[in-house]
Amino acid sequence: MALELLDQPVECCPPLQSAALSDADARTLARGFAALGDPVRLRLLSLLATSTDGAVCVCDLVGPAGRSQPTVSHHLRILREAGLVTVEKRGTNNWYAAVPGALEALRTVLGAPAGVV
Amino acid sequence: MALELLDQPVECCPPLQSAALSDADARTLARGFAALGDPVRLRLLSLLATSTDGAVCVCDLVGPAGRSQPTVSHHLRILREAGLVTVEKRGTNNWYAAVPGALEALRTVLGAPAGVV
DNA sequence: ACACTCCATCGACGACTGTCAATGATCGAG
DNA sequence: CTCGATCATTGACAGTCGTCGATGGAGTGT
Repeated sequence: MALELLDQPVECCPPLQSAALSDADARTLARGFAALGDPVRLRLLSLLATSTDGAVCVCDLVGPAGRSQPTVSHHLRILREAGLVTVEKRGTNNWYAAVPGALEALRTVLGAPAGVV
Repeated sequence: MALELLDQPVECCPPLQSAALSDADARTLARGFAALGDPVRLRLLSLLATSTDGAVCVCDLVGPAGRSQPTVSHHLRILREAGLVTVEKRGTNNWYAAVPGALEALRTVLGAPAGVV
């Protein structure tokens, strides 16, 4: 496993158009984008982001994801390690929620927020 | 190879928070984000986006990328097939340029552009 | 015609990824 | 305490990815 369990959310780096990326920044950002580079994980993140109360338990994700429970758990782990989601234990269930700041950070890297040169 | 050479840029899909992703949308978006999920490709894209005249020839990318010429060519191909960059032949050289619209499309998926509900 | 530069493709190899069945750990209910 | 439910972890396997050396094709200059 190449993952060293860094829980820092992706909120490190300058926008892509402003300057050449450092090696460290490129690696951190790549991990974030790689976490989005799978259809199942995008679906999971979409389910979390669109949930009314902001959090969904795993048992309600397995069905829509169309994958086995261990596979869903695996994808959630990757999203968690990329800082894109958080987990909270409530009794027997684990409730996952999207981290808005992390998505916004990645969005910032992809371009200027508005009319910046 | 799982790539079927679709040259359509990534400009297909609704923002992540607005609705659950369809399977097709998730696959297309995942390909776009996966193209960003590698440090070398992020670096290449950064070099293209920060170039003054908007385009860079491959010979000027190999050095900063820190990889062999075939490897750089391979990564540029992936970026091209994801619709994130374009290539133009000028004499012996191939000049690559970032596609601003593609980056903006992915940025839109990551969140509402402004004051959208 | 010839040599040289630039770049894409091929072939190969190790490493990583996505997937599932099986197992283990934790918690609530009875 | 025991049973059942929820979820993470393990082990295994096929497939994909990142990388490089070698090769090939196209264009330029002499």
